[in-house]
Amino acid sequence: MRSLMCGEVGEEHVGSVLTVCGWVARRREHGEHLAFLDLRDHTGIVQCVVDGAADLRSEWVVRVTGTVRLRPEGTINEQLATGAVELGDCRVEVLNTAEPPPFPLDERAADVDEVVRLRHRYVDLRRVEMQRNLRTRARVLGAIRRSMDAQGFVEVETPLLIASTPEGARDFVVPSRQRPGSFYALPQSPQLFKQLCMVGGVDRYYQVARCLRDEDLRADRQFEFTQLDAEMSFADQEDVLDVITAAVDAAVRSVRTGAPGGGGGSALDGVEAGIGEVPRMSWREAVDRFGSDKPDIRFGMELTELTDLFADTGFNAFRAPSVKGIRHAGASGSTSRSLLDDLTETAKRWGAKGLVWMRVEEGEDGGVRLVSPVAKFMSDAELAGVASRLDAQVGDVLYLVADEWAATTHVLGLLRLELGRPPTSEGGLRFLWVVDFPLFESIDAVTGRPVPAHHPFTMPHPDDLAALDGPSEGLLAVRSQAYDLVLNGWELGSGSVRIHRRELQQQVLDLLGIGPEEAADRFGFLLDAFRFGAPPHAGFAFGIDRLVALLLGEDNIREVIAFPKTQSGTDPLTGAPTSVDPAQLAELGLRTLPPRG
RNA sequence: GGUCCCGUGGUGCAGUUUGGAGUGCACGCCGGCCUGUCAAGCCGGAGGUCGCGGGUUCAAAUCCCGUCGGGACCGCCA
Repeated sequence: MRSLMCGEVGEEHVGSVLTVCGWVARRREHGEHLAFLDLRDHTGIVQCVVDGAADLRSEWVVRVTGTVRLRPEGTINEQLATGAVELGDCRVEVLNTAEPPPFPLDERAADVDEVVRLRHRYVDLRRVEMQRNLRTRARVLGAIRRSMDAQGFVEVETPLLIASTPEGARDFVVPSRQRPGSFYALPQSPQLFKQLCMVGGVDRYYQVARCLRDEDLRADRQFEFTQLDAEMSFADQEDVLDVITAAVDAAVRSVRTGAPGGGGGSALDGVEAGIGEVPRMSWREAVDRFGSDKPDIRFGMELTELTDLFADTGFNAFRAPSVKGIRHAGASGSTSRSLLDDLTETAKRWGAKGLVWMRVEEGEDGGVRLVSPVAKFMSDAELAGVASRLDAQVGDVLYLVADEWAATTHVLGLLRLELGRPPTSEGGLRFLWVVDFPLFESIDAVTGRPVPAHHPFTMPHPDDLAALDGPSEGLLAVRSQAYDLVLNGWELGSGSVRIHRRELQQQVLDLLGIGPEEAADRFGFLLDAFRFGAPPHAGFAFGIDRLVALLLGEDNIREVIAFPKTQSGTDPLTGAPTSVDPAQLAELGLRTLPPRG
């Protein structure tokens, strides 16, 4: 039907009679003697010249046969990859007509209401950016699969209809027709199945797995998302980090060396070949310095420790377990009083008791002077200490928070991002392994039991095993062999070494207050499996959507998903979710309640 | 569960602060002209439930209340 793709027509074809197919991107008609037609397919655009009137409209589907020729002098289009040539003496066959597109398909589409794009996603996907994103995603997936294959992993598919377990995120639930009143759950991840694969001697498992979680959506979260899920036997944390680093490296390289028209975004600036050695940081250090367990290390503005300066302060609000500050360099001129008030309100919404701001001005002695509503409550020594620790320069704004360590770091971490975070497409790719996560996140105030930070099968750090037998105050200090991969402040994925011996597993479950009966009820099949020779194993999973989005400089994963849902979980294209026929419900033994409220 | 922002011909916007006739801009669309354009150009035209509902007012796109849709975020996401 066609002899070449539109974007492939070049000077080497001059003189050949070629046939191309595609959509009418634009037409420029000059009366009944001459018309130009820009024909588009996913490879690009080629100009076709018709010696006569061309009765065509935008987005009509046509087949054009013509003779490739060099464009006349002065009419070469440098903007176009095929701009040196054109298809002349064209014969145009209309394969299909089309209504005018509901929004412009050129670069102006970036400004169009996303709902309009999603409602007509099939048109949106014709755009060069969406084609680039889809094809980059496919190339990343291919590179990851090849890397995992080469490292001896075998792809195993696991079920989509599984048993619901109460841990973690809210499950999507599927009613059973054959057993009315019973339900399947869609997997939040293949976690338990991949561990069963380890018991089953698969040795090295991976899967490009769809995962589903019924939680509120965000720019980096959809109900359904795609993960590279992996698990390996007879392996420790180092082995997993090596394997995953290699897979991500392959993904990054595949984008950098991609085909024309499918290249990456400016996020790849500064990445020479691959991702190189990925730095590591302990969870404690990450939270302490950046106020986040997924620090964006593309920029500084680190949290500075000030607690000891205020140990004996007369400023009661600052007599707190943790006082920290950040410095917004040179921002005083662009930071109005009303903005400071807004930031204070925002900080309170984030959970701060308050936010202290200080403008750095020139002092009488030539040094700096901190100007703040609360400066009068602080001693000269305290103010001097703050200025010194934060390296305050005239024109800066300082922000201080005093609270429990977790609250102080949380609020300042969010404020740091709010004030200093570069755009998604700038600052290069800054990967980071965050290691030594705590085993327990907190102690439940009601039950007195520790709450797991990862999941109950996470192996404690070998050096901290003794503390498991100690008092509950010491439990929060127990580290786990869990690790996260972070890229530019996005959590790409996480993993852990798993507990493979029953005694330790039982001890952890006991600590969590999960008795043998409850354990058997919730994941007895896994504990049973561990009775039959479970090898030591460890694994990881990371989000493909997020990785591809960041590689392309997109700040929203919807841009790298062909048919995503809106933030409220609807699909403007199909109308999902919809009601179903009452007969369908009856067959499933279901009846809906009247709407709440 | 919560905070903030947005909603005006097919698309993007201005108009809303300070109420006064659906007023304006660009693109697109329809028709005409046009033999080297490339976001072609020129001329003409059509196209509106100012998201929806209620209230205040002589008068509401504009002010107030509610609601729907969308987005960003907090909580949530072991």
